[in-house]
Amino acid sequence: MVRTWQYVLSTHARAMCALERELGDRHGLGPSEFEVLDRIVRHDRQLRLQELCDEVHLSQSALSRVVARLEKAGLVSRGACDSDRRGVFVCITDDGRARYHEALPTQRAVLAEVFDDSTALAR
Amino acid sequence: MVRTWQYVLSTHARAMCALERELGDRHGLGPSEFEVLDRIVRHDRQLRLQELCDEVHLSQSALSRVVARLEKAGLVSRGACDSDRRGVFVCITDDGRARYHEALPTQRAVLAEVFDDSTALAR
DNA sequence: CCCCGTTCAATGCAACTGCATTTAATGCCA
DNA sequence: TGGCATTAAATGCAGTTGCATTGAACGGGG
Repeated sequence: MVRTWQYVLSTHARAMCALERELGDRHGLGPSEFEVLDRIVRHDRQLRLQELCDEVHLSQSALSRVVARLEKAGLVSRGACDSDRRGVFVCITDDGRARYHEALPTQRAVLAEVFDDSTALAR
Repeated sequence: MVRTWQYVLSTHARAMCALERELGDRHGLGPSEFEVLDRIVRHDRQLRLQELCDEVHLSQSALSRVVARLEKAGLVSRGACDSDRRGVFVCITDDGRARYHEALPTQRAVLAEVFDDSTALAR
């Protein structure tokens, strides 16, 4: 169990660090921004902020700010929700979708490298 | 691979969150503080800050500050290194050792619960 | 119909992190 | 010995996070 925790910790650290660097330098996205875009793309419909909150590894406040950044960057748009005016819908824009598909191969490459290294270490 | 990454991400998030809460509330330690104490106890000798840096999932600057906090709390002491006066040795104090052994069962309990839940989810 | 407890999202705030830089000490080579 | 590239640790700084709070909207019970 402690062993597994060590694995989670080191994998997380290495992957996060590399993702931050690669996604940031090449696409201007942080890991959180990417994860949020990913969730939205995969749902392929308008999402309530609150639904996103359940799927993303962020607090409600952090998510609120990530979405704010994404909106400022023009990658998503926020819209009021008619049925419940407390709610906020998030839609991905064309730019957002493009940026996401641009970044996806980078993320995959980083993960491939990290998990490759981790199996190499176990050998 | 993406599947594994999801697992790492969610396990890390849940465990970190719970550790922060439990270790913080019950022992006044953050996860980083605990991890550093853990590394020191397990070596059972004076450690150079730099050696710690290789073992802990923190940047050099973050480690420097964690150790500073631990020292302020009286849990470790920093000492100059005779052979290389740039270096700094870190020793755990009796209080530090006591606090660590106090916190260890809490950490184990948290991990047990988290990994229990994660296998439950996989079922 | 009006309250009051609840829920959604945003924001103030303090803490922690990493990057880049600084300061100090080494050690190698001319 | 003097200079210079390198390494250790500390620190300035900006960015992100979570907690707690706020403000707005809902909705059920009296």
